[in-house]
Amino acid sequence: MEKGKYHHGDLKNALIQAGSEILAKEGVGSLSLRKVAGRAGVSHSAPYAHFTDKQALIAAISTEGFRLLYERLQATSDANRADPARMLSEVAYAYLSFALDAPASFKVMFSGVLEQEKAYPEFVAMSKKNFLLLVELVELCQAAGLLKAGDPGQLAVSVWSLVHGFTALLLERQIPGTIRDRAELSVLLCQALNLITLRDVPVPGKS
Amino acid sequence: MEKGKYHHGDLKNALIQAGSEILAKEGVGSLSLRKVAGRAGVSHSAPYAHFTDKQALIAAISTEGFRLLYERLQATSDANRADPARMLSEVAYAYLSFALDAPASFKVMFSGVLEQEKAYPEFVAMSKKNFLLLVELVELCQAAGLLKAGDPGQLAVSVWSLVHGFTALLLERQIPGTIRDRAELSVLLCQALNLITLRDVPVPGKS
DNA sequence: TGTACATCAGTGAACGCGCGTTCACTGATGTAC
DNA sequence: TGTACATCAGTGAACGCGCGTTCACTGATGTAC
Repeated sequence: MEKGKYHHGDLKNALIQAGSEILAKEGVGSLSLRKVAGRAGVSHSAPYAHFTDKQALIAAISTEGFRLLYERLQATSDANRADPARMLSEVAYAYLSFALDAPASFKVMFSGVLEQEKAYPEFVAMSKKNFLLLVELVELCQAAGLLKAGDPGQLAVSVWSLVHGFTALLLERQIPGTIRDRAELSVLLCQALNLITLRDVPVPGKS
Repeated sequence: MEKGKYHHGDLKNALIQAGSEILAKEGVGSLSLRKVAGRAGVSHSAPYAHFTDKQALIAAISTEGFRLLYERLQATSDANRADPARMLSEVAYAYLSFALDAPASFKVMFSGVLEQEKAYPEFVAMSKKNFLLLVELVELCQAAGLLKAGDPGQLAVSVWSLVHGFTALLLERQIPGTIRDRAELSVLLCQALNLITLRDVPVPGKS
């Protein structure tokens, strides 16, 4: 961990961290093995002691992205257990916020940069974990009469599609009209959510 | 147009076409200026007579993608003028089909490959044209009592988010569970649509 | 109709670059005795 | 405690590659007279 050491101690995680930082500061186009190694302060061939190739490193960086997303969604969902309607809108807003805060990470996770994701079990597991959180959320909303009855998994796909689509289109600047700030955004997101809920949902982002 | 000519005649369009073919056959990762030129049968510097740089060529290829998408959506929407419910589901399915038929084109259009899209007025115009078609569709559905009243532009954003999100997640293989064929897919899409419509919509893809 | 010439749309060599990956190596660490 | 040695996690030179872009050039075309 200390500087100046020949052996790094935790290079694997340092590389994942460095990758996320490069994404945040320079974008997806700059995510190369050599830059990641450089940012972690090691030679450009050092990563091969921990990852078989570039794809494996990208898989790890994406997995970390899903882990961070899960943390956010989980925290948001836990904080709103008492009120399913608020829980739904806040979790949706947390998803959107994650994408706005770390757009390049979001793109790596969802824009096919990782090619053979099925080959990386940890990636699959972490992405599934997020989906299961959503399914659980949907079940709670169903029990509260906020979402109509039916297969929760299937309903979760629909809810996710709505929120993900809104987020993706927004990131790609495909949504027409001017959006001044996040408050306005949360209203728009809310209006979309209200299309699929049986009762209106509170505008998120107050806390 | 004929082979063997020193002057190509319509190289600009040939390059756009070649670009789309490369996307179809080799994917986004293989879309380079040199490959596009090669496929069009000209030297790698010939494109510079027609495009200022690689981004401009990508802008043109993306614009062509939006034109093709528009053609599909327009044809589908025209063919179902009589029945707004069918029109909605068929247009949504046409959108999904476009993405499945030309996934790499879809990705170029929607995954931030083009960086300064505002700098390409034709791209912006063609993408707007698609959105306006959707707004018109929403208005028809509202008039038919299929969608609730309200600002059609805003409602269009929500509908688009739902369909786009479903499509994007599907392309990224993020939707859990096995989907055997397109028939099954159209049912899933339909169930998502039924969440936001006031009456159920027919399963698309029969014609 | 024939010729001179400007214009245009190509060619192909060359540039510098950053990339992923390999490989022989070496410095640091920990364990056996 | 001290030494020998295996193991591990790094280094840095080298590889070949494809890329975007520039530039001096040249072949083809069309127009003026």
